[in-house]
Amino acid sequence: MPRSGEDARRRLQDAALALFRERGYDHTTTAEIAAQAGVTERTFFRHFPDKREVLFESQEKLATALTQAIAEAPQDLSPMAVLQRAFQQVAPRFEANRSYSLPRQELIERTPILKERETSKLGALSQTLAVSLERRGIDGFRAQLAARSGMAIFALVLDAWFKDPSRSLADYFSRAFVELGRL
Amino acid sequence: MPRSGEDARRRLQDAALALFRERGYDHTTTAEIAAQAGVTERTFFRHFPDKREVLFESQEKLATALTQAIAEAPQDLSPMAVLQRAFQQVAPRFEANRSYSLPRQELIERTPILKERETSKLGALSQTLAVSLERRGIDGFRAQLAARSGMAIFALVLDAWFKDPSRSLADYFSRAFVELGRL
DNA sequence: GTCTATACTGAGATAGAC
DNA sequence: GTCTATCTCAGTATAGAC
Repeated sequence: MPRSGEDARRRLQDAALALFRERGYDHTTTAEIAAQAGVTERTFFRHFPDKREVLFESQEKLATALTQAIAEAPQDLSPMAVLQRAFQQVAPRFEANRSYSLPRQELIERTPILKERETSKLGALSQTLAVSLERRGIDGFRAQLAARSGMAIFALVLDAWFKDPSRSLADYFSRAFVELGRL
Repeated sequence: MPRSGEDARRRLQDAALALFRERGYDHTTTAEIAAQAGVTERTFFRHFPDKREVLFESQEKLATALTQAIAEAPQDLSPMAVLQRAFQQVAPRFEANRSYSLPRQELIERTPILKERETSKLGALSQTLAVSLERRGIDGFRAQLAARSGMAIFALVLDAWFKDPSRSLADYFSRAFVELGRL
């Protein structure tokens, strides 16, 4: 059994998703997850501050990628155009990982306490986006408004794409931004 | 000690807010809240499914009011105009209760786990608004998009108004909807 | 790695309103 | 009598302290 922290971390994440899907989130104990991953319960809490967090590492990476994409966008783009560009840039992450992200999303949708954590993470993410937009010289209120509306689109588009992947994410994003302009 | 459930419920809510503000959310136990309200801990959990929920009854009422306002709006209004109208109609609730809602909001802002619950409640609320808009014949995707962007404005405006109440909520709402149009 | 506080649950008994 | 709010008791799991 390797003692590399990263390895144990991934085993914990895999075990958690598998067990949650099998028995449901609240009928799975952290002890069971740890056992299946070959570590002690204490190790679970060393890697993740609470039981839910084991499913949300991908969102941290997403935040980093989006922040970078916004910082690198051409200066003459409008706030919404910057966001649209950033979203398009991270879209491949989802399309490449549908076999992981879809079951994960299904689990989250049917588990209120996980849904709550996800919504909260998306809220924090929109806060991060707002800060990134402000760094480009956009005034605070507009940055917040753009970031929050942008995240609304982001969540909505992913949701639609999970349900019907026959259209590409890029396509969904384009249409959604056009729709928002019309409203 | 009266047996009316409503009375105990209100005592629990009052005790909870008072104690949370005094000692902080996580240094207050459900047993202490129950004791201060003159009931047992078990009774706390009969009224509220978890410790956080004791602070969120007002949001349920808000959802009802908004739903009704949307249903009653004139048929020729655009989705965003319907939302703007509904928000303006519920604004007085906040302005009349600033002495309650401001300390509550401050507590929520400085307590991550409460912030998480609030964000999640607002997400659920936007879902409710989307359904209300669909009932007016607006197509699903546009209804969702309008509802989420609308909630973004709602949260952002309330936040700004809590920080600076020198302008009216009506004023904040008008300006925010105009700003969104420009983005 | 061990120990403990506390959030939360379940089941059965009691008390008051009707 | 029914119904509902509450209490009592016993327990489990998470998370944090040591």
